[in-house]
Amino acid sequence: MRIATWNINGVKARIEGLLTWLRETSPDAVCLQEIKSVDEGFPAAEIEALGYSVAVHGQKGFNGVALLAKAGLEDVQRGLPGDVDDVQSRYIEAIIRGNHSVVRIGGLYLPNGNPIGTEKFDYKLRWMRRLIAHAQTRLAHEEPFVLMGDYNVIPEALDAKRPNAWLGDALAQPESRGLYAELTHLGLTDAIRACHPGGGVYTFWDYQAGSFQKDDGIRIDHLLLSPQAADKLQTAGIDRFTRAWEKPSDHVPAWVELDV
DNA sequence: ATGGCGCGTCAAACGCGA
Repeated sequence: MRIATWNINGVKARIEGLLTWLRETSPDAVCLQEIKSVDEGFPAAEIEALGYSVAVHGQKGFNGVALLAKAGLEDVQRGLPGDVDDVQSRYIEAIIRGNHSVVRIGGLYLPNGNPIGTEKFDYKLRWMRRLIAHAQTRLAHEEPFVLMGDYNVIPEALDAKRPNAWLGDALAQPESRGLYAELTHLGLTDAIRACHPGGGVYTFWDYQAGSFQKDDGIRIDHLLLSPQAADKLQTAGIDRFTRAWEKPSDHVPAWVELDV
């Protein structure tokens, strides 16, 4: 089973590319981030026509996440627990069925946090602490669980072409990296790292300054696997080719293959 | 060396992203 995550940067602006990618790579389940759409504006019909069930957690103008799955979505939950006053749509979760077991998938759009030293950075750190608490409750179930999305964290220097250029950025702050490490240290496996330990694998290239042409990228989209999911890990990768398309997202899909 | 974009909102710039 192939499970993918993609920050689409506006689902309505990107619908043709999304449909092409779904047809070409045929993922079993997908989490989309930054759909920038309310629920009613999400182009569900075109995606359902390809055989997917759709669950949306949208918001006007910004943010927004969605799940797509061929085998259906059960027990859909919207929003990250831990703060009833948080109105930003950044988390959605559901259960999907594999051939011989079920998998819970959580899709997230973690706050960017720039500029540092502001309320935006504080919000990022608070959100990460809530994510850690939620991951702990999910890991206690000892079931296959994939926690994926745009984490907006560059975990280590090898995850950037020019690591020093990001040292003042919220994506590479010691607090951001420390909380990401705290999350993985709960027992989650970074699937892309596990399959490509040498680095140089990026998921984001800025629209500006010819970043993609220079391969001036960073790896900030991650798929973290519970031990029960990691046991089933076959391979993981990046669909870099989508970044060369017309009107691309600035992120590319990342995916895992699990024998479930 | 430097700077170089794009989406949604809303109908001109602006907020936001990374």
